[in-house]
Amino acid sequence: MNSGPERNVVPTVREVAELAGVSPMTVSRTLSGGKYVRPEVQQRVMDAVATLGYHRNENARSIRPGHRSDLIGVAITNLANPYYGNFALGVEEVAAQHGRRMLLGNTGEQVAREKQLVQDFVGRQVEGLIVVPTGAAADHLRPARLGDIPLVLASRTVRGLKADTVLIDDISGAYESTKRILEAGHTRVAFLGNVISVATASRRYEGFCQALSEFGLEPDPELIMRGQQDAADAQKAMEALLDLADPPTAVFSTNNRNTIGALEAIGQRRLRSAAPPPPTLIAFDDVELAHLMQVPLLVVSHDPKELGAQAARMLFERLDGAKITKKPRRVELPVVVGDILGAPAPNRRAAR
Amino acid sequence: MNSGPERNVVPTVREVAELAGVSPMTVSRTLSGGKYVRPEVQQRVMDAVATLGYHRNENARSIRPGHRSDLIGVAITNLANPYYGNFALGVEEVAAQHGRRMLLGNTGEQVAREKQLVQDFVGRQVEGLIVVPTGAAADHLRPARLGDIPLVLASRTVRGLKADTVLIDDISGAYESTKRILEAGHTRVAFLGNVISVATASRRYEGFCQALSEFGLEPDPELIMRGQQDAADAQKAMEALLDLADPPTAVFSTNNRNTIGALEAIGQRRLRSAAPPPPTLIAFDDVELAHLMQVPLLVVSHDPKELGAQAARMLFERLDGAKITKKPRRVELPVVVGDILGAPAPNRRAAR
DNA sequence: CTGTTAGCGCTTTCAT
DNA sequence: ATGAAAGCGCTAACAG
Repeated sequence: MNSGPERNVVPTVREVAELAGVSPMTVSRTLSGGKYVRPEVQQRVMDAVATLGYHRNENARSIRPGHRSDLIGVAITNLANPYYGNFALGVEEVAAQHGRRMLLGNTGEQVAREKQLVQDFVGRQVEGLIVVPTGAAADHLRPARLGDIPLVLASRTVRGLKADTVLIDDISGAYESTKRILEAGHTRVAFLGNVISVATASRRYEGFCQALSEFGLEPDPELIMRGQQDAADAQKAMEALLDLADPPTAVFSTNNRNTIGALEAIGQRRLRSAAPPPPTLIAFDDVELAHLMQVPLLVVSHDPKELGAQAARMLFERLDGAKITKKPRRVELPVVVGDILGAPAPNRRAAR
Repeated sequence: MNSGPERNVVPTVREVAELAGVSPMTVSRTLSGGKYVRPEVQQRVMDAVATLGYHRNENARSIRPGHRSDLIGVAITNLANPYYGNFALGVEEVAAQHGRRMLLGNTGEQVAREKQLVQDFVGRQVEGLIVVPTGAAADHLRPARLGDIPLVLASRTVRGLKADTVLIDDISGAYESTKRILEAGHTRVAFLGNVISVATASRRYEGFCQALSEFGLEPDPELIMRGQQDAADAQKAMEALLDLADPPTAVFSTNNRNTIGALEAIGQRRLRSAAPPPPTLIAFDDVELAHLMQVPLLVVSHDPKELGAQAARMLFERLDGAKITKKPRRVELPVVVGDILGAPAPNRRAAR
């Protein structure tokens, strides 16, 4: 059956050259645009390329001096979260505009995995790195360890690490939204947060507390639930809140996983029996369908895809752009605090 | 400030060797496990590696004969869709288990982009490819064009292309769920589909029609909406259905984008005014929160992450496993047809 | 226009 | 246990 030539081996320029009756150099030139190669010869070469199914070996190419790898390495924490899917898409699109490909790794919030990925990326000669850091450990991200490859941190910071960083405006987003809720008369506002080591968590908590204190309130330990890693955790936390003797009239949800869990808890109860009116939800991050759940809602939104795009842009400014400060830059993307939708007046209590 | 040694250039084995006072070979050996290298010498080498911030160049390594690139190429259609985020995660995890990294590209349903990505991947010496094909064009996926690199198609087929394929059981999922709806007494069942060129669309439509015909029904052109690419399209289509003089009592939604759009349409009307009871939704694919929307729902679910994992497993069977048939294999993952939740009895009409 | 030479960073021989 | 040589696939630089 296999009447063709032996094709066990991947063809190289040599094979192509031989078949086209030229030297490897002519093949190389043809493949790089064909300058200084006679059109008819180019045709012969292209034919040979086609019949052999030749692809030029980018890895071999990339070891030549002055040659770019056209690769960037991206490490995110959880691809299953649509937030990071959108983030990755933002990165990918900007990378594509700059002619780069993306090596993507999922850390699952594990520092060890992050370290492994980053080291591998560097070994593969990526031109730059975009990392959503998992935690406090910073050693493997130090410039020296990275061979001075540009690094952009996204969404979170790492203590003690100086690097280009894109954040979203967590603090004022949390502050403004909480303030708005307090202005509406709420006094018992709960907090659903994720693990504390994650920088966004503390920043959002900070904004939350800041608003509270402005209204002469202190965070009530009973109402502060932290450490939820996924929607299931969040659902349990929310159920605990709903079961309190004096449940909160509003709940601040740090991220989309907590929002899903909270809505799940509220929704389940409503399906099972006539439930009391749900608390107002301050939802950091957009969640599809949340606004239709007939739960009073204040969304603090931003576009994760834009976050990724911005991180990529900062990276390519260093890679392709004119010389810029060596100094690490920091961008905080604005968030949009929406209106409180579908909210009944809270049970007003003396605000003090 | 910069008192250290000149570090403009990325260090190579040579630099490390020099600093450690050994030959490049000894460095190489040390880095590959240290067999036949005296422990103390190994230590000197590792120290040099650390001070120079050396990373071995995987690309240079990979051009040596017999060496694997440890890379796979993955092209998906839409990273912003959580479905494909989960899919990619499934691939990534299995790839990681097999010590491989993932080059990920987003095609945005554009064949040209898919072609570009695949060719680039091949040039980068990926060991295998996983593609969610965008459409009918198959040329760039032919084995010859791929240099015989193993290819696994996921989620969709390509006409005229023989390759390992993982699908989900679209036809019987659509058939079984539609049948269940018809058994419940519905006779006006609408269809929300995506673009026809996408293989899943036709397969699900096929199962849908099969069930209809078994009940002596024909698809009513008025109720068949196809070509919705995103949730916004789907919302418009659903609104048109709700505005019909004789609206459907049930709606089959092909995928999560259509489901979101449909729920959006239903939910918006409900928020604006007292709306008539919504149609029952047959939702292919899971959607977070959908089950809490108080819309009668029949979910046809499967795990996209498992789809990705399965595709990756099929790939690595060819890469790492014992020899297996050259013949393309095809796996159809089962779907789970749930119960009809929260459904009132439909307005019964004579089924004929 | 085309070919020859040399060398990118690494590692598999083959010595020592 | 270590090193020297040679070559992987490719392409600048230098002939012609």
